[in-house]
Amino acid sequence: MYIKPTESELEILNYLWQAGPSTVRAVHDALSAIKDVGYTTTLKLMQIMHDKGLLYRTENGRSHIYVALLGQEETQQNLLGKMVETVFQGSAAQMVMQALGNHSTSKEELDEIRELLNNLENNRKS
Amino acid sequence: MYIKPTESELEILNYLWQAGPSTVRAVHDALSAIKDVGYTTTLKLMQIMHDKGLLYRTENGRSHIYVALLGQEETQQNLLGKMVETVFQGSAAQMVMQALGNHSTSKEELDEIRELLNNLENNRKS
DNA sequence: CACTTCATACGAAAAAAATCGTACTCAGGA
DNA sequence: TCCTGAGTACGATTTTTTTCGTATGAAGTG
Repeated sequence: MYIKPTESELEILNYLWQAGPSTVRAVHDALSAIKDVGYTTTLKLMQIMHDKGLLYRTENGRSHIYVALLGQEETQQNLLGKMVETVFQGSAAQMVMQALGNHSTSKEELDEIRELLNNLENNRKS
Repeated sequence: MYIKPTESELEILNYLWQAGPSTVRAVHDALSAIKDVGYTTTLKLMQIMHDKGLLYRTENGRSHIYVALLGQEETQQNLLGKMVETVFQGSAAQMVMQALGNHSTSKEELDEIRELLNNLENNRKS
């Protein structure tokens, strides 16, 4: 059974996905730049995530180095799937159209999406 | 400032959006079909939502009729925007591609999306 | 009129998340 | 050796969300 990370956990995961294996200090410094939070709060959260099996950690002298055990894409997929179900009644297309219609997306990105559409449709035919 | 509905609140909103103005009883019957929950729980939630200004209600004999005050699209937009930010680092295109890549979408839906893409790109040119 | 049914109100408990204070340890200077 | 800085551990509190028990009242029915 998949474990849904909480909001705070997701912030930590995002950092770890981007930065790779990191100490609590590094994670905390990054988080506290955008959010008012104490060091021990971050520490505790990461300990909890470790207990839950969301993070792996290894000793490094007196401190620990943490690594995300959930893949970014896998997690995105899970969260997205849940949102499609609960917010868009299962229609991914509905969601896609809302996303495209209301966010600014560059021509390059639109082209990329068009390409993906073509591939999907080709696969469907064969 | 926008109020993010909780998971449970969203379930209730979904029903109200779909069914229109409803009693607690109606909402509860629908929810309890998919979820094990007591009547007073649903009642309390809807009272809280009323306090928060998420629902409007009007007397109808001994009971109340509730109406969602948040629009469905507006709410979808908010939740989607939040997800794009927190899960996809602000890239709607990234999200769209994950959504299309991993959910089964019908040819009709794909065509609809393609159409939307064309419109977006045309608007961009002009 | 008494009784059952079906509403609401509301306090409070339980569960889940987030936050932080304090204690303790170890390493490295002064 | 003694202090200081930087780290972990962990209990406890606070906040948010969910859940439900109990009280109360109004209809309707026999």
